[in-house]
Order: sequence, then C-alpha cells, then structure tokens
Amino acid sequence: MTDAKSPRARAAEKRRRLTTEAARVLHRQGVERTTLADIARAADVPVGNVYYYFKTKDELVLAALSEHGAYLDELTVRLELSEDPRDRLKGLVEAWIEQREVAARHGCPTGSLAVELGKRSDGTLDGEAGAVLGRLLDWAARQFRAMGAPGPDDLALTLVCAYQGMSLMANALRDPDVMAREGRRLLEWLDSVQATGPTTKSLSPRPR
Amino acid sequence: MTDAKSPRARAAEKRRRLTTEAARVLHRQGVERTTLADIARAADVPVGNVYYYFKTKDELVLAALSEHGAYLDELTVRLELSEDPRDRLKGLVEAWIEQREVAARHGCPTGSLAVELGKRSDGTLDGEAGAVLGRLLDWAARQFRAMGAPGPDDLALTLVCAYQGMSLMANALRDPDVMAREGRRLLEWLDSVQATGPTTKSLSPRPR
DNA sequence: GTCTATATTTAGATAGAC
DNA sequence: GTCTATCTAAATATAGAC
Repeated sequence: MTDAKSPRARAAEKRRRLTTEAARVLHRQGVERTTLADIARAADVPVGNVYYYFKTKDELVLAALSEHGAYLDELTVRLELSEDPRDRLKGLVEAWIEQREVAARHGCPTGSLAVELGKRSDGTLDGEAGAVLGRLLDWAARQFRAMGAPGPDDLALTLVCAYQGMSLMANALRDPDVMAREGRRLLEWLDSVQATGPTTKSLSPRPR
Repeated sequence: MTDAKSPRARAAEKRRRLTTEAARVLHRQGVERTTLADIARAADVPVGNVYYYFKTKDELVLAALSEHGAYLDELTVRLELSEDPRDRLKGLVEAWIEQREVAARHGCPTGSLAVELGKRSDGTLDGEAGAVLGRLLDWAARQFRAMGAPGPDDLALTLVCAYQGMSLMANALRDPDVMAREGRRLLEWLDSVQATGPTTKSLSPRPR
C-alpha cells in the first residue's frame, strides 16, 4: 500500500541496518571498544542520527544481542526439519564447525557478549546474554529428551559448554582447527549417546 | 643487608601490590571498564604515581596476565607432588570445582582476558593470553602422554576447552553449580581414559 | 525525520613541585 | 622517589537548525 520509498519504510530500513551492523561490529570489536561512530559508519548513518533510533548505546547492544538470538532461533527451526533429534544435534555441531573461521577470529558472538556484560558492576543488561544461551540450552535438552537419553539437561549443558569452550580456545589460539577437532569429537560423542543412556557411564552424569 | 624499610624494598613492595591488585580488579571488571584510578585505589597508591612503576595501562594488563600465569604454574607444580599423572589431572579439575564461586562471578581470569584482548583491532597484547592457555595445554598433554593415552594433545585440548566452556557458562548463567556438574563429569571422564585408549571411541579423537 | 555542531564527562598520560 | 595538578583526546549524548 505504501509507496516504494515511503518515509516509514526508509526509517524502518535504517533501523534494520543499524541493528545488523551493530551485531557485526560488536562481535568483531567488543562492546567497550566499539563507538557509536563505528556502528553509524558501518550502517552508513550519520552519528547524531543514531539517537533517533536508539536512545542509548546499551539499546544498540541489546538489539545486537536479539539479532544473534534470532539467528540462533532461525538455525534451530531449520534443524527441526530433520525428524531424528540426534540428527538435529549433529546438524548444530556441523554448523559450528562450518563457522570455524569466524569463531577463530572473533569467538562466539553471544559468548563474547556474556563475558563483557558480566564485567559490569552496575546491573546493566545483566543476564541478557545468559538468557540467549539459556534458550539454546533448552532447545538442546528437548532434543536429548526426545532421544530418550537420561539426564537431558546435563547432556545439553555439556554440549553448550563444549561449544563455548572450543570457540574461546579457537579464538585465543587463533586456530580454526580447534573447532574442527573438538567438533569431530562432539559428533562422535552424540553418536555414542544411547536412548538407555550413553555407552559408558563416563560421558553422562548420573541421573539424580 | 638493607634496612627494614629501605626505599628499594618499599618500591618493590608497591610494584608487587600494584601487580596483585591489577590482577584482581581486571578479573572482576575487565580491561576496558577498569581505570588506572581503580587499580591505584585498590593498591593504595596515588594515581599519578602508578606511571612511575608502569609506563602504560597495557603494561599493567601484561603484569596481571603474568600473575595469573604464575598462579597456574604454582598450581601445576603442586599437583606434580602426585606420582600418578591421572591424579594430577583430577587434582586440576578439583581445583576448578573449588573455585566455582569465583568462576560464576567473574569467569576464568585468563579466558576473560583472552576474549577482551582478542577484540582489539591493533595488535596490542595479541596472543598473550593464548600463550598462557597454551602452557596449560602443554602441561595437560604431558600428563596424558605419561598415562600412555593415545592422542594426548587432543585430550588436553578437550580438557582445557571444557574448563573454559564451563567457566563461561557458569558466569553467563551466574550459577556455580554449572562448575560442579561439569567438573564431576570431567572427573568421571578422566577415570575412563585408558592407557590403551579411552573405554569408548567416542571420547577421544582417533589417533592420526 | 535528518543531520550538524557542540556540550559534558571521563580517562590516559605528563609536567614539574617537593 | 613521591605526588598534585593538569593537559589532551575521545566518546556519549543533546540542542536545535533544516
């Protein structure tokens, strides 16, 4: 109904651009080392204009976090095309391995944000990154539960911890191969998890 | 030979205090959110005076990193009192579990630093945190090798990744229990690693 | 709605008195 | 060696013209 370039549409598009670029730049440079000018430049929007769309820098950070969360939701929804929950989980790990170059350069977007936001002494944006990781944790637990695996919550925790750990280490060592090696191990581990419990007691925590 | 409070001794002591407090405060607040004033106050040294001991803020960051590295060296040396390399590794994991409250509040000191320093676009202090983690990786690999376990380097990588992952997640979720649950799993996993290889193929990567 | 100019604040770093 | 006072730079945020 609105014309091709109505003011509303153009404004919405700018907001969109600012959000996407905020997600990208904050991932690369971190929250504290990124200035509003950096994001504005990347989104091709004048600095002062940013405040028309986002009242504070933190609102941009939150928008970036939502963006990463949305990407994750999109990915998990796509994985649900598989019938087998084990294949879904393996697809998740394969996606991580594919992202190995980015992970080695900048780490996991959400994990990095969690570290940075955790350092704040004021409560600002406290737990926001944790909430996104919590959603991933829940999704993984649902898959393990669907598999009939015992202790699905603990299995999910192990999986997501492994991802955060390999991302951090790949980034710290600047070595994408860390993602490949640990990713392969996770795939084999997923194969070993049985409906009646994993093949060895060592891999899954005791059901309580 | 020098008197109880010689200028030299007092100066050395101040430098010491600045280093320890830098390590503590940077762990709590992160590099970017910590001002020199914060560290100076914690060490009970006037702000301007800091520059007599450290020419730049980065020199303080490096000193803090060395401090964390020294703590790690100290720990591994103490663990070597055990004859059995498996017990040494289990002792390491137990130490991680004991630190669960601190980990939940501020994450792993070295891991956090690695994340923050990795966000710098200039090459400043690039790879410094990775080097400390590399030392831990080497030590763990030596223990696995002494056990006669196949693929000791990969096993070490898995162990350190697990630690970084559980620290990050415990911090993100503000939940020390993450450290306890994952720590228990790691202890059981270490028990399952055999001299001829782990009990199942799923836990250790194929020897190449 | 868009953008420029600028106010405000804060932090890293230095000069120089003691 | 120690410390105060201050310079300089940069970044968030705002005021107000268009």
